[in-house]
Amino acid sequence: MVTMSDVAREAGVSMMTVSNVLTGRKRVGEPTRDRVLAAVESLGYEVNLTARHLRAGRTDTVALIVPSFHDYFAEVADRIAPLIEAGGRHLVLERTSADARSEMESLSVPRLQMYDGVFLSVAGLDGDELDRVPASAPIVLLGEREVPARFDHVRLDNVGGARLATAHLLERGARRVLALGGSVEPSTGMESDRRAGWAEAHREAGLTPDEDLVVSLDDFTAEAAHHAVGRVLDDGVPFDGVFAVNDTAAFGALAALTERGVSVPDQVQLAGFDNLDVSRFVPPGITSVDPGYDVVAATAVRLLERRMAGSDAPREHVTTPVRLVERGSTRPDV
Amino acid sequence: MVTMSDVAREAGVSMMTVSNVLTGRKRVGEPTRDRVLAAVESLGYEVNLTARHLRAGRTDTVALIVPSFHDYFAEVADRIAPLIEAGGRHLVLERTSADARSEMESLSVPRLQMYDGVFLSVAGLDGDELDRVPASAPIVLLGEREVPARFDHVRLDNVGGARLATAHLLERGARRVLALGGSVEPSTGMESDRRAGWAEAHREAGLTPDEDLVVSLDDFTAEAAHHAVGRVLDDGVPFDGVFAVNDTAAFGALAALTERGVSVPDQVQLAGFDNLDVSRFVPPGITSVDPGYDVVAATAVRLLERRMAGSDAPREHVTTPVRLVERGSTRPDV
DNA sequence: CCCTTCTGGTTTATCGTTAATCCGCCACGA
DNA sequence: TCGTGGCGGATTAACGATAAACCAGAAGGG
Repeated sequence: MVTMSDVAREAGVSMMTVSNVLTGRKRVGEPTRDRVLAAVESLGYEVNLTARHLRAGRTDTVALIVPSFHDYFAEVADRIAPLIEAGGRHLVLERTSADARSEMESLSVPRLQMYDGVFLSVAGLDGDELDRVPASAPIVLLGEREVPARFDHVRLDNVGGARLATAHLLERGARRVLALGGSVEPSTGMESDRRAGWAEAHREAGLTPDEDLVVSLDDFTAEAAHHAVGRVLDDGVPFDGVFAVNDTAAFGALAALTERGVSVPDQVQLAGFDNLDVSRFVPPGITSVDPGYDVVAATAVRLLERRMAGSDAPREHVTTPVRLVERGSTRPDV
Repeated sequence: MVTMSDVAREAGVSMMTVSNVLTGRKRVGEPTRDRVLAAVESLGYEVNLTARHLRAGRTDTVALIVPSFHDYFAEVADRIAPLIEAGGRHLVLERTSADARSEMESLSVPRLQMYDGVFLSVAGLDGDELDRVPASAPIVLLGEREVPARFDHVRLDNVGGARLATAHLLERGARRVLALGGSVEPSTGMESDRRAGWAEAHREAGLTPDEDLVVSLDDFTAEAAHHAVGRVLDDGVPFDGVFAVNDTAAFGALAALTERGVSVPDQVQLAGFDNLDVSRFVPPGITSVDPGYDVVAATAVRLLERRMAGSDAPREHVTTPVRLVERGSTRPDV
């Protein structure tokens, strides 16, 4: 491995001069600079980032730690990456693994210290894990659960979004709307907020939400939703609308309905949450709550960059707005 | 920041002893070990990974560098992550950015050196970029294009998969099958291989592939496919089958067909490639080529671990098998 | 009684950078 | 003529850890 001191010797200058030429942090005379660059070229020198990081105390890298690389998180990551790069830093993704041992690894203080800043999606985390995360480092939490006040935090307007979607279903004539994936007992996750929005919409419409229509899911996959909706249909529970807590679950519901010959939106109307790219193209098009990915990303990056710049401004807890995108899975306005 | 030397002083031992206690690399007497651990606890010491990396020459981290965080790549990442963790290392994802400047960043030698090993998806890379990547570091290339022999390389059986899907369409009665996303002129990407498989299937069935049915796409998104298929329909070009080079494009095709009242699979049969999770749930279920994600991941990890272990075995170029998953978008066997 | 071996620990020498200082030189104004 | 102030560059001293060599003392063998 060729080091900076090799280059310095070759160019007949000190290491600091080489460093200054490469980083541009101090002015270096033209002829000297040329000699250094020539030496770099001829030796094929490449800076050792690890050494730079140790000495400089920066890694110029930001991590986004998510429970899965799919769907919602991929969308967010795609939006955050260019913003971070615009700030001269690099974004990497890490996954909080399913298995508990590696989970602690990702969230361990030493690993977090490897980054200038961290976006941490709290979806899969339990309270203990969150408590162990130091608030000293620049960290912005993303996600729906309640978090300690000592963190910056960006979340969607889950209640509002769920209310929008449900109100839309009601307005278009649905009267018995499943809350697919809503949790029955109050929890701290998005499923509870979105269920609350579902209930609110009913009350605002002068209706009483029927708790029997809340269908909980073990995980928010298409498969689980497919299974759950299939069972509701088999049980003969009547319903004419489905609000799925995310689009992936909506796909599962759509499949279950279609398989049994239930027409969407004629017999059952369907709305989801997340507005994934593909939701627009899945016939008949899934009506969905758009989380405003760009706003989420921009807000999160703003908070993190401020923290990385050393600000000790009070922590912010931001709720970003959402909007409803109407598609073929709900009936057109009359 | 509390360092190892603080701990050493507190415990009344040398730094090396602290290091040995924490890494377990050498035996340390019971009472001494206890004193060290107590000091670690009371000071709240956490190892500095950057310093360890500099000294030890390992980062215990592996990177997966992909052009996008979506779909196929998310699936692969989900499979690779646990395998890498089983080897005691960490997986991080990086994206080769759209914009050229940061693209070079991700692939620069210094950044690659940050990792013990790298999986590099070559989908978005041009030849020059690949040439600049050093073959000295442990690198395994993933993806469809031809790559220099100096790299280990894992690719799918694209030709075989496309042939399977197309043969299936022909066998079920389709006679004019669009190659959606196939490139007309031979390129080095997957689109060219998959188009070749499409043509092979025709010849094997005693048919002549009609080049007019090859519909190229600017990018392999649902949106582009939706647009392209819509135009083919508007032009009145007759067809009764679609082989889409990936499932995302298949969704776009399905949307375009459905919007115009063309029934799938009765009037047009449809098959895709990638077998995404959601493909199973998009009515009527997308027939798709399954890339065997587990095999791809296992193979790639095997190659990389061998390389990280220092082996100088000859480079391998592995093509992994695929299989067809039949669903409702093609007609049932008669 | 001396020599080897083992155990548990310390010392020394870096890993490859960069922040902070320092230094010699020339130019310039009073 | 002498201070004053850049400018270009070299020196010094870490950043926080670990590999390798070294060493004191106890134990065991002939």
